[in-house]
Amino acid sequence: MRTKKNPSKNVSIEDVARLAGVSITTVSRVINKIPSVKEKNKAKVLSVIKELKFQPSIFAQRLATGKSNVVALVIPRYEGVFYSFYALELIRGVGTMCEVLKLDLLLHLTDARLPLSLKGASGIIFADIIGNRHQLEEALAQGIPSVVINNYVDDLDVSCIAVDNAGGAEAVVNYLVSLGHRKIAHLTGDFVTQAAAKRFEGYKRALKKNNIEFQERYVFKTDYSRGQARQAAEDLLKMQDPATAVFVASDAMALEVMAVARETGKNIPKDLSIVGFDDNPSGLYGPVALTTVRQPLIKMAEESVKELNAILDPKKKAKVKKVLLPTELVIRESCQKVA
Amino acid sequence: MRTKKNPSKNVSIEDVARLAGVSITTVSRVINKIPSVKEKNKAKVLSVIKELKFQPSIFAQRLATGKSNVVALVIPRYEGVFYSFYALELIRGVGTMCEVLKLDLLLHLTDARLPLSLKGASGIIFADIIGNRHQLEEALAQGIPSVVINNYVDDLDVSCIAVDNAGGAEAVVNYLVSLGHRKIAHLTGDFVTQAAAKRFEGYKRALKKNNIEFQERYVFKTDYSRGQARQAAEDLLKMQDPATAVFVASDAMALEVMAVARETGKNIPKDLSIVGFDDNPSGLYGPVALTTVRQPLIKMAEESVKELNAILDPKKKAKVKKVLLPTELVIRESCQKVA
DNA sequence: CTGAAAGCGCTAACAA
DNA sequence: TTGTTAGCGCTTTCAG
Repeated sequence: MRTKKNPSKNVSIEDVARLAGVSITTVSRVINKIPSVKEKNKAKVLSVIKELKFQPSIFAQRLATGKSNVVALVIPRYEGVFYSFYALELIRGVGTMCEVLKLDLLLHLTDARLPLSLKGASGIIFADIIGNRHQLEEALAQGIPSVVINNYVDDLDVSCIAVDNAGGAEAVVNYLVSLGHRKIAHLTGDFVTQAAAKRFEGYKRALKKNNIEFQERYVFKTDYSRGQARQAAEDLLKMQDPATAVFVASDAMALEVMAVARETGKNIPKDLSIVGFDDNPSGLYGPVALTTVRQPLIKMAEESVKELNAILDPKKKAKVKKVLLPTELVIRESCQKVA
Repeated sequence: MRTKKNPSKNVSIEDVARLAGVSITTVSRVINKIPSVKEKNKAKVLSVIKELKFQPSIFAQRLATGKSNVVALVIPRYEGVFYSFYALELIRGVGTMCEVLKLDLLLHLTDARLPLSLKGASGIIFADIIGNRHQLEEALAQGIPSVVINNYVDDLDVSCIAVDNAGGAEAVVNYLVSLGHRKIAHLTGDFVTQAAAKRFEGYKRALKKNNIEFQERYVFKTDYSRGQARQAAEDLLKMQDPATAVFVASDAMALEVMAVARETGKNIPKDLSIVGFDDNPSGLYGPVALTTVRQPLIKMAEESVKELNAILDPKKKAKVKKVLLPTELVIRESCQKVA
């Protein structure tokens, strides 16, 4: 078997070399932009490459060099995330930054329970950790450079970049208090997400700082779903000595609460002040624009890629970095001074 | 240089073979689940693999086999698409189906003007064609199996799977006519997208079928953006002899129209009936639930992967297939019989 | 400035 | 049932 030329196959570096009348090595040099090639040869090679529409096999390249610059974005398949617009923003941020840095982006919508199959990725970005911590640990154990988004991982030696959920929640409560509210309810998100837990934490902390007694009955636990938000809203609205304001852990749920309030004949913000979290564009469409907390999602996503890229390069001995990005309270129309 | 063992390097199939006391080939057989291996050896190999945490290099595998089952999802970086929830649904559908079919998913948020760089993808799914037709043609010219989503490509020999936008639009107009409307306006989308063009086409066709004269003044061209929708809505509402109903090319814009109407003191659906397109969940939150057209996005996405997978397999000589998926009119509260 | 030759880690005939 | 031996297409010393 010495048939070097399989007509149905792709053109290889050898074909280029032959037609250009140079060695394979020289072609390789041209491909890799190594300056030592004589201008004339370089031109010749380049023209043959164009003529043959030659594309070097990245698999061969990666095998030969041992490098791969493939980034895997791992998104746990958790309904709550996918129904928020959160995932899209992250994907967008990561995707565009990968395009900029010339990294290949492998998308993994993974079942959190399964072990990770890293198909040749040289680095991994975890979009949140929801029930898939073991995947992160696995990656770390295998020494695969990783970065975690939207989850501040304290107890693992890994870079992470998250949003200050607790701080955002505190800002919400402080704002509500500044409007005179003292009876402030909270619809939590799903505590399998760190974000929900932190928001709850911030809520409690702010109450304490404002010398407001924390009351269990004002807390409604949900899984971020519209259904549970609706249920919670109904319960909230019909309770005696009701809250005058409610901080809802996501805009999507806040909108549902608004809808329920409206159906019940309540006026927002007159009868109830509402604050969401996310700055989901949907919050703008209702009759009353939603006051909410903006998170720098795109920035978080982009930074994660940059960070991973730095770690990936062994030259620049990048160290583990843990970042907490600030949020911003966006005041719109859904809150009012308490009567 | 005959150092077979570089301690800092990854374990290779050779290490496994040595420790298991078999040949490399046998290890390869175990990896590829070729049944002819004796149970005892297989067990031994498996245990060594586990012990060494050996993971075969996919690059070497791909190079050796020439196969790669990597699917690239190409999404033109077009703001209009990314601000709709459309992209997320597609990514979700494609992503989960890839996971099911054990395909690797490479995500490309591409600048439509640039030539495509297919980093070793064995097949491509184009999420719509918006200004990047040349990329599709390039892929086809290179003989890379491709499938197009959300764009019925008539004049190219390529599989595509799209939604019946014209049919959906017709259904909308017919419904409006059945409610007694004769003065039906239309906010178009951006005509760089086929969807917008088809919806406009369906709108015109339905008018004709219902013997309603098409009036240019009832047509408002937009680029799918909220800003232009708002402008169009304002123009629409202040015109003399105004339309009694409006068919808006996207839910996001329909919501904006609703908002403007509300601000202007109009009542929906009393003063104006509105129908959107997309079945965007945001349409549910307003005070008046939006009547709209549901598109089988997830299904479309999933089918595209299946189709590509079929084409990818040369055994099953799959032929080019062009599919048009039906839409469904979802009647909610934003329309009313004309007085 | 250029080329020969030795791999990178794995698969796939072909023999045994 | 197993092992030997060529490659897959490219990079990279090392000589020249």
